Amino acid sequence: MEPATERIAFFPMDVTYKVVGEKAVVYLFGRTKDGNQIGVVDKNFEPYFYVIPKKGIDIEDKLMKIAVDAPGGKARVVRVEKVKKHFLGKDVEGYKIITQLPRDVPLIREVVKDWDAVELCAEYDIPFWKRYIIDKGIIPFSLVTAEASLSDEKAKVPIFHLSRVSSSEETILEKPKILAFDIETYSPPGRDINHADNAILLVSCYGERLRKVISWKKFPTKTEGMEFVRSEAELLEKFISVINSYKPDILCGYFSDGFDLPFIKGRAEKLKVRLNLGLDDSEVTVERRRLTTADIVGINHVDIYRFIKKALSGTMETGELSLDEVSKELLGEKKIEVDVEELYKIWDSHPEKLGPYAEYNLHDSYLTYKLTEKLLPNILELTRIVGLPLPEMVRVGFSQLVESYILRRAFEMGELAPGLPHDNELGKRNAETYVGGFVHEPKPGLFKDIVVFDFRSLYPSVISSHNIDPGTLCCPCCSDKAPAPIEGGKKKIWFCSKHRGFLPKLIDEIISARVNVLAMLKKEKNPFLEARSYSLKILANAFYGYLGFPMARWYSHESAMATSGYGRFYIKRAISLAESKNFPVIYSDTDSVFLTLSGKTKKDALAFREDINKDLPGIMELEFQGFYPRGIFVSAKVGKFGAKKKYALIDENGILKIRGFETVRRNWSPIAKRVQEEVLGIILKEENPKKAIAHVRDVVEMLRKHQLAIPEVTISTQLTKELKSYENLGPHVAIAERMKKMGIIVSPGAIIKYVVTKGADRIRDRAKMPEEITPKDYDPDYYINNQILPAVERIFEALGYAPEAVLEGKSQEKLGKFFS
DNA sequence: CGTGAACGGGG
DNA sequence: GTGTACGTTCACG
Repeated sequence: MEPATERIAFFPMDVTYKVVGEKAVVYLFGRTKDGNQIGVVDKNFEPYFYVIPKKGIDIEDKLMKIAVDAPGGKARVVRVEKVKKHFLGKDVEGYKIITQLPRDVPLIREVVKDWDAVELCAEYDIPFWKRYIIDKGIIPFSLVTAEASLSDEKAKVPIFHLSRVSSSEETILEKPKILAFDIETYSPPGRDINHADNAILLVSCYGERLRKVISWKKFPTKTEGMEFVRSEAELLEKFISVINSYKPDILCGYFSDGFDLPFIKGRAEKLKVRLNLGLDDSEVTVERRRLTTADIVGINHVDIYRFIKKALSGTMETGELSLDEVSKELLGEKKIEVDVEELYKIWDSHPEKLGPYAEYNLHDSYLTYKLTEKLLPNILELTRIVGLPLPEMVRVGFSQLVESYILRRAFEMGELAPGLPHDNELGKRNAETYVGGFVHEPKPGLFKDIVVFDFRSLYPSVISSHNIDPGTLCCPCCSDKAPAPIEGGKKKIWFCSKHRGFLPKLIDEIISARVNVLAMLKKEKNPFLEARSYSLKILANAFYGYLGFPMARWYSHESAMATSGYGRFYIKRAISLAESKNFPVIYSDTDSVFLTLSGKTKKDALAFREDINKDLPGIMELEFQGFYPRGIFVSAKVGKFGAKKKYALIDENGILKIRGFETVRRNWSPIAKRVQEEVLGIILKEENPKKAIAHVRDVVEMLRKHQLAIPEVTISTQLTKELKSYENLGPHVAIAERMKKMGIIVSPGAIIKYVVTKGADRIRDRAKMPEEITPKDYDPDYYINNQILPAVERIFEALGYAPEAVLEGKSQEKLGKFFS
């Protein structure tokens, strides 16, 4: 009986493939317009790549005869089709080589690439699932109408066999079902939080209409959705069934690629529980590359921390991207305060006190849910533009976002994609450097009435207005053109004036799409439109970095060099114009100018901006970024690339904007970090450097009198490898060795805490565990010279308070002079 | 100036 | 798996 074909409108969310018999079969999972989860199978998509022979040579017969030995059968060419394409500004003719299996593509290309008659092989290195969604025009979360018939294939969801994709639309699934989750684990100190030794104690889930906390020990609690089970294995099974019955489109966690999901997977393996969350009944797959990832077939696992780090960390005030800090800034809510380091003890000895931990666990899921919900427009709009599935889109770098966009447009426009660089090519690219953005180093000091302007789309507008592209580079038809302004460039570089480059075309499209979105936004305020505008902006801005990124397919050293060259040209012109109008420029980096009013008004500054914009070509524009009553600029250490951004500003609402001071991390003592923040606050909010110095002096005094608590002076450093393999024995290594001798287990990953005590020996001999000392034991001199002073000295130096002697040697006498 | 070690998020 | 992939910063030699 022939199954009835029907039209199905659905939102595809995940694509994968399996080799069944002799064929690759593509699976799409998604949700129908009516809200049901389904799978759609396409058995009719064939793997292929392109071969371009040298002009006029026919190699069709030779291609058809290729047979390469491979495990499971020979790799053969199924069919060859003649094609006409474009490649880096040229029209080319060649062949589309269709193979039996995806794995045959690289095998056959390996044979063909060395033939004398072959000019070029292309698109042999595009993953099969990506090839499928590009060729079919399928965008994750965008509505697709397909003709398909219900199959009898067994899975958690009905599986349809697809006969054709008939259309794809702009409509996106704006309200996917989101489920957030979080785990609490048994984590004694002295070892890494690892799933080999430590159990999951609690797991929570939070959805629009779901609250669930599961524990395998009982305790009194009023936590909503609390459920007790008898064992950790049961906890995992319950977790699986919660997800199976909730049927989320998006399963999100905070750092869940790096922690929660791999941990759950590790425990499931140990406890012999099948973590079969996949809609095809497959288990969660954890891949341990440099960065761990966890994926579920048919469900979008989104580590929202990754997205925040990638897309928002640049614009956020907080330097720390912990769930607590991020929630405070984006949601105005914070984590529940419990001492999570004590959890393992309470679990062992006082389970009746676990109630607050259950609340804490659920609240973390709640915050993760809220963050994901809030950022959903940004995630979906970026996905809509670049066409990558959510989990992928969230974790890849900007270069991959750009490349995904370019690949889709290349397919539509008949452009062949250059291959990924191989070994020696990559080495060559890595060695190619060029001058980056122009930096006008700040004169250290405190400044008033700072106005900041920037070229928001400096690089995209440069690429567009100068037609910068690997295919327009040094064309023979325009060799008499004025060269691009490249400082120290050995050879003359120019770009074609007659033919529009492929990448500038794409940039123009993105810019004009954004202009349209901004026009729509003027009529109606809408978070999705705002997110689309932002996505288009960051995508356009990423093209320049992409051109200079060694792994990029459209890598072009000359194009990247020319782009930054024109950028320097325009920013320098803006700086000299500002100076000629008597606005002292105190700092500039790449696309921004910080100037001071020096007696003039904000209106004058805005008028100056108009003057600049009158002289800029095309779409280039200088924008007003902000006004800051006060700001401090600190000289950065002489690094490899000169001065780095290190400044703090305060806006008219009294909000601090601190940049470049986040070097004080967990391997510094809390007191150093605190003093640095307080000093910046006093200087900028109260404009009172003397008070800031007095504050430092107070802290120094407290240190000398041993009035600070041990946690304030505790330094935490992670043990990253086996003790034996350390060549340089830092203080944390010395402590770890002593812990080992005392019978405490220490393993790689452990956070070692120590306090530096008095004595004349090396620091590592004076490092003690916090538990074995009292406040009178710590060494005030160490904390003054190696912690407090380095954290604040450049701030005071900027204010003219640090005498030369303090920076030279940090001996006690010289210090004494400085602080009294 | 190049290299190795550490951090980040999570408990 | 149509295999390759963190990005940055600091101390040290």
